[in-house]
Amino acid sequence: MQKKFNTADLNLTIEQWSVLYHLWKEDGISQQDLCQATFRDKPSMTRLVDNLEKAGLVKRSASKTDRRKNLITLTEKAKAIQDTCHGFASETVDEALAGVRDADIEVCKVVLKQVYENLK
Amino acid sequence: MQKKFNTADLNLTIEQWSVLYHLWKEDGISQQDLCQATFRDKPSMTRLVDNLEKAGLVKRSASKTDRRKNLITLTEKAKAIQDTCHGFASETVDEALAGVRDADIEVCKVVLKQVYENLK
DNA sequence: TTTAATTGGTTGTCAAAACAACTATATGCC
DNA sequence: GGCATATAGTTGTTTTGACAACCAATTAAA
Repeated sequence: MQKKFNTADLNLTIEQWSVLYHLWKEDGISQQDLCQATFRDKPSMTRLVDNLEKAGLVKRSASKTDRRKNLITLTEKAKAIQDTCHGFASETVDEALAGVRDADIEVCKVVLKQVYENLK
Repeated sequence: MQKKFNTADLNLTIEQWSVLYHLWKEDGISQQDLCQATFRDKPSMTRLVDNLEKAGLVKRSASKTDRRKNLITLTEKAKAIQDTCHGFASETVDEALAGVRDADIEVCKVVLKQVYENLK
């Protein structure tokens, strides 16, 4: 997927995409929310948002109800690349799972979820 | 596993461990060999070996048959922690796979291998 | 209500990954 | 032998992750 991004001159890292992915589902959420959604700690999110902001893809704005919070909102530039990115994502999934039986994918998901729980 | 290393004051990263892991199997191999074994590129290995050398766990020495090559050899310090590390590794695997059926683990491995091949 | 604990976010440091550019040695070919 | 190419390793830059320490705002408790 990173290679697809690079080839298309999207100038977007997978990590940045993973943040945009959640904002495309729900815009204007806090950094903390994004931490939970993407399984990252707060410092990592601060820097990811820093870089996304530098790239002109998101904007930070203070929450009116809780002055500690930054609400992260998508710019037009970010909205413009949503469909392209979604396309690359589903292409990649298709390529990755070619020739794998659905039932086996399900088993795999269950196993990995269990491992995640076991180590949490 | 990283947490186990930290708790035991081993001062070892998982990445460094992954290099030692292969050296414990076969000592005195080149950085290139380690690249292949650990799926890393050359610059990553240069720095991993740098840090392992700083930590007094490996030593670089010039190959006599090919002056381009560094042969990486384990120090006594590294040999001394082999059993401890192996213990932590198998403990971690046991914890991770608790309650997962063997057959499902096998399916999972096959699926992931296929995905790896598909994306290679 | 004033202090204590929690939550949201930032900064600093170190280790690592990806990628490009580079040097030095080896090897293949004419 | 001499040149092109391949191989082994290093250095530089950028982005990220883990962790500790910190500040500010909010909430809970005495």
